[in-house]
Amino acid sequence: MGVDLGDIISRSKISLDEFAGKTFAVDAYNALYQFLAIIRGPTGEPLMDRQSRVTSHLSGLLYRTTNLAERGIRLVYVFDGKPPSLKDTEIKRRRTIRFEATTRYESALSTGKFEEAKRYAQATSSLKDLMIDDAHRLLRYLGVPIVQAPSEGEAQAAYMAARGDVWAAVSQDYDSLLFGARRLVRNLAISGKRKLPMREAYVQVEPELVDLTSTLQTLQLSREQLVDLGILIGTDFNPDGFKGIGPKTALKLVKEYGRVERIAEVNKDVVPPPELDRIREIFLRPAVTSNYTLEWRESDVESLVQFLCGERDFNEERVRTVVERARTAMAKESGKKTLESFFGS
DNA sequence: CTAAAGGA
DNA sequence: TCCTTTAGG
Repeated sequence: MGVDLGDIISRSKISLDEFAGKTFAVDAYNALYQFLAIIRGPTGEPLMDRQSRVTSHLSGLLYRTTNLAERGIRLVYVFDGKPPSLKDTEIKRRRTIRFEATTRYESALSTGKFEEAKRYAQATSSLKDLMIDDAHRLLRYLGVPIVQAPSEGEAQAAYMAARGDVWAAVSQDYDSLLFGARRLVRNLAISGKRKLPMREAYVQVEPELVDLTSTLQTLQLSREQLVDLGILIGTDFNPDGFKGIGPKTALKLVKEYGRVERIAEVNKDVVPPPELDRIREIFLRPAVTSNYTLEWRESDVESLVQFLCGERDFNEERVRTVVERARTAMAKESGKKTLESFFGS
């Protein structure tokens, strides 16, 4: 689930307008999982075409990408490669959670408890190969660039944000900061009031910006210390963190003692795991590639329509409308005649 | 998640 | 017109 830094770092609410003209590297798996979890029908089933192929992720990807493009926001999607072997435990843990959620979902469904079913259904999401292929195709037809990460997509996106090839990394997880992203943007979507499922509560979902330099400045930490802080709380590579240590305590300990080894000398509950240095390496010297080009092309509207409408049962008028709106808005924003000149170089 | 329909 | 609910695939 990523490292739980939410309570100790400062986030600033930002209007989408301030992002106009900027480029963002999106952690694609993070986004696709969210679409898969949230875009569901009344009984908790994801959206599907006539052949029962899931389409929730395509719906989310299409609307979000075109909506943001319409506001002058350029996205590049970064896909995961092979996860580090240290992530195996976490991957197994997630599989167990999905399995249990699936069981509960099915039993709630069979007893007619649809509201309960829907709640469990959200946790059953798993990204299949076809979904990844479909997401690739959708983005290709839209003319949106894709970067294939050698390992963690979040690390690659952070690297791109660290180099300044993009303005910020986009993810719901704070790990991007540990990976060195200069800026992290969360909730990059069309803002508005959203009602929480099963509650009478509404929340204002607005994009949030986290700046790495000012975060470190405020906390009075180095990035190495931020990584150790994350390891104390728990990361995907040591999911349990340390017994009895949450964000607040971890921050205090890191500020006082500097690094995990020194904390361990004083606190018996802190036993440095043997793979401590390997975890640090994942964040501080992640496997990334500089072999990518960020080139936005004119959308291939006919291929897109053939794919989404011909193969996946989307409504043709809707698809043409959202894509066309995005194209004209961007051409207008650039003050130039074509999308190509807007996106080019 | 958004877009579109439905109610106040 | 604004806000809430439902459909979409």
